[in-house]
Amino acid sequence: MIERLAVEHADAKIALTFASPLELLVSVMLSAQTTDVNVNRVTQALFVKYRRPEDYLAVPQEELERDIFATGFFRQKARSLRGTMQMLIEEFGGEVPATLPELVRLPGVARKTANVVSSELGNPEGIVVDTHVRRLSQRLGFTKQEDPVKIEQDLVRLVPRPDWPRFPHLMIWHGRRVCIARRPLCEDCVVNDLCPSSRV
DNA sequence: CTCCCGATAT
DNA sequence: ATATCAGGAG
Repeated sequence: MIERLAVEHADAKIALTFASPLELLVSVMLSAQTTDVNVNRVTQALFVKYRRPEDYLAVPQEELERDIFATGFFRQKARSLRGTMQMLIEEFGGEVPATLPELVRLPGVARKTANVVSSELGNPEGIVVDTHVRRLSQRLGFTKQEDPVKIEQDLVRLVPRPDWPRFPHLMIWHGRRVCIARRPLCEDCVVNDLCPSSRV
């Protein structure tokens, strides 16, 4: 199952554009409920203006809100970014921590974002469960749960640990291209013979 | 559970 | 018009 999807989506990887752990963290925080294309469009200019944690605190919050406006939820995200930068400076020496327990303490960072960041920083402690991983895991019969934490518990039992980092990427790419939320293209799916939800 | 919220596809 | 997009906080 995983190998078939790996062949189908050989280029599956994170689609956010970033050049440092800090840019990675910001990109993932901004990506909540919006597309990575939309995030990349905003961060292209954002990362020229905001290079260090201090830069996010040096401007009025309204200015940061305007700079991230197009990603939606801009007030909450601006507040979370400022709180996170404050904590990075005060408790983490201005660096982005790489472990789940540390990342989850940052405002605006819960388990999903923490899993993405720690995984990309080479320290995968769990499996990323986002909207695509959740939908495909349910359709493919990997889980019957609704809660992302319970879904992750089912997945860590099913997915071999070496596959933890790439598994979400495969689910996400397959979810975007084939197993689309509104209209799944079951006739074009390479695992439709194994899928309980297949319409083919 | 509700609220936060813009961009895009259908 | 409405569903969906690499969610999180109160």
